[in-house]
Amino acid sequence: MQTTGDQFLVKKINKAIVLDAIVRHCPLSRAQLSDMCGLNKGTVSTLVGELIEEKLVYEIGFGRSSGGRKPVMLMFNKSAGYAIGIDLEVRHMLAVMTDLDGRVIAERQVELERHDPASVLELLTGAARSLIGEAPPSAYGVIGAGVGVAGIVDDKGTVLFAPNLEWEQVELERLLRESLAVPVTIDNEANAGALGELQYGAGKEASGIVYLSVGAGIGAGIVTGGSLMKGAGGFSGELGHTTIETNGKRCRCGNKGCWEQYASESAALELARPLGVARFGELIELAKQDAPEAIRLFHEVGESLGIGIANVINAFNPELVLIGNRMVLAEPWIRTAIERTVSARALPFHRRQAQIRFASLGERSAVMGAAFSAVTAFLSKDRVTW
Amino acid sequence: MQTTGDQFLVKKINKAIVLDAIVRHCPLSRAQLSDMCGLNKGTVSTLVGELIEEKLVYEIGFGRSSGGRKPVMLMFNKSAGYAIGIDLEVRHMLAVMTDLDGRVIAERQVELERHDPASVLELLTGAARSLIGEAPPSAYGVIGAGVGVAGIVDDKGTVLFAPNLEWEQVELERLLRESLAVPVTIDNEANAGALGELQYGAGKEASGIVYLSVGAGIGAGIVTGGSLMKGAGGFSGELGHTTIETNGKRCRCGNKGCWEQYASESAALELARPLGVARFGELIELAKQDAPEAIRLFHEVGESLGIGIANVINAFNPELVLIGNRMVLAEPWIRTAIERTVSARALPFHRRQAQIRFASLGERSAVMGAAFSAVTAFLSKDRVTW
DNA sequence: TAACTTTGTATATCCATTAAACAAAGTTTT
DNA sequence: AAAACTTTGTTTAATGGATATACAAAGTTA
Repeated sequence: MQTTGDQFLVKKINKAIVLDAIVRHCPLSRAQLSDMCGLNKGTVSTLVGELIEEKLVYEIGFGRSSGGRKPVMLMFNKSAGYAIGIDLEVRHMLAVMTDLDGRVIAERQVELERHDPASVLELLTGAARSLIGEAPPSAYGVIGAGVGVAGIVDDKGTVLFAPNLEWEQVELERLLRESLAVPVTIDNEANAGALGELQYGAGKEASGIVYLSVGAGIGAGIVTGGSLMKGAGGFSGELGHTTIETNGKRCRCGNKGCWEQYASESAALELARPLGVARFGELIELAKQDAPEAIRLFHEVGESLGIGIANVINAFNPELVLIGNRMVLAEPWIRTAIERTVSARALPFHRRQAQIRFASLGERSAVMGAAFSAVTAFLSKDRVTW
Repeated sequence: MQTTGDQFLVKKINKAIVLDAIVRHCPLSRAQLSDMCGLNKGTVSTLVGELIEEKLVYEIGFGRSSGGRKPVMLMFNKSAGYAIGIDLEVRHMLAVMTDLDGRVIAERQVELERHDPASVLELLTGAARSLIGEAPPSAYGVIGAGVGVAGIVDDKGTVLFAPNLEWEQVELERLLRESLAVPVTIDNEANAGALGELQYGAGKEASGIVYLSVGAGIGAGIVTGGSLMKGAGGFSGELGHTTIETNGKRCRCGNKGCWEQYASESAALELARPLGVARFGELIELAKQDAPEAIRLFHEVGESLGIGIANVINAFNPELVLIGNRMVLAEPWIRTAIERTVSARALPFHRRQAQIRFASLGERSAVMGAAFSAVTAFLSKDRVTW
């Protein structure tokens, strides 16, 4: 059954429009809002009144007059509550607490030694509780937690399948919601990263992006028109397990020639084995010291990344491709190889439209996106995001 | 500026819900509609009254009583108007006229010898006018035309880039609208095919599909939650120009190892050259006569198709992949090769979720989707599709 | 035949938006 | 400095949707 229209829906819609405008463009006066949103002045007054009542908006005093009565300027109360964001990776998890505007208030990093849901959940709730304990006093307290997981998540927040964590059918949303007693949103790690960069990072000016999470594997989050592209069965599947070499290297997924066999953190480490390097950080260090083997290695990885990025560009025709996750660290040594390869391989029309950039939030893309999801869920409660 | 809420919007929303329910499930009574849509009986009465006034709905008399007053059954007036659908391919175009429920009333096929926009446009308007001339008398006459083009189209109906037609920046929507004097919608051919199959064909039961248009090249249309996935710059780029063999065959796009070099109609013909076969139809004939070379050839093509389909499945995790366009004709000889390859290469989790089928509208997928777009545009005029 | 059901309409109420009037508090012009 | 104009934000009446309720019409069941 669809959402039918009535006066309450109308109010939800308009309130969401007004709040969104304030969040994005504050300080703003009621008169400006009326202009921007196309709503009657009286309507804006009423809605702003309620938002002030709800402590989501406050007045900061008069603005400059432009030939008439001084406007009363309104601000978004970004400290009305705080959000938890968690990025659950294979070897570690990163957790942050942000205000409603995405400023980081506190942060935790936890190493993961075991992967079974129970242990992970314990560490997860531990980190979250500890952050919650640090929340400053506020109108709403901690308004929710968002989690990004390297795996496939359904719309009810169940992790259907997370090969690297060896999880299947884990009802993460329910479990976390019950133990934290706050609303919880779960999403794929790449999707979370895409949201994070779009909202707070390198994609701020873009309307749509393809975010490539290049870590142990490769995942993708695609945002169009401000919202995540949700595919058929949960989407943001595994772009890393896309064949770029029909009879290429065997992948543990069973396929041959998977992209991530050539272009991921793991692929780089594989290439680095003859150098006696076992950790990605060391490889970066070597490159920083201009070690020619490391630099050559990154060129090779960059080229392979470029092949897959050209595929992404041809397939999706995006305006912006963002490379995120650990591979961001290798930017100086892979950037030109990527660009050269993409220019040689992508369709010229598509290539001209697409920019390729690196995630500006570094390792925080996903965690910020997860927190943002929590904020969005909170702000659109009893409000409709149109 | 966003759509703000007011009473008119509410009415639009509810009227669209009611009409949609009637279109989908008629015959229906007002009482059933009230139940199904979650709207008050009085509201439904008012809206149905207006829809009857507008000739989009009519009463067909009493239904069976279930212990009380007999219900008055309502029908969607699928003959209130007619839609034109056009599929603009490289060598020919197909044009149909359908009623509002997608039944084909008349059909035209036109060979294209020249590709310059002016000549094509002349043939196109000619075919459309001739079909319009055949429209039976009706309340609204011909309510619009939809076109599917093998190329990239922006949201204003301009063909940005159509390599096979050698078009760039052709304002097809404006030109056609002006010469036909009906509303015109333009979409990518693969998107149109996806819509057609989803609405009238093999995807009727699915909520989301990936439609692969395998003809001279390979394009994709992706539908989720009933609507087309619109990527950043127009989307439905060129999945066919996705690399599946890093150092594979040179493609005229400049890249190496493009999927469509191995898995399209053209790829099949390339393989068939030693056999002295120059047209796809002949190849099909040979296979029908059990010619072993033709059958072996199709196995090879099927395998290559499977590689790309496994990529699609891994990347999008769809519930249904539909193979459409000319390659449908080869179903008997490529089906098992495709399935074997996909099972070997796709991630098991994703593979289990995905069905692979062939388009059931055959060469009409795109043309039906184009007509459907016109119908949708007509029915949502002054109504909101929620 | 009486009691119950179901359908569809009519009516009063509610409520959100809008337009218009207006008060408050400025700036600009003369 | 006074008058005229501007801008802001509130108030008020009108508009038009949806809803709940009552009710009439037309059935079926006991």
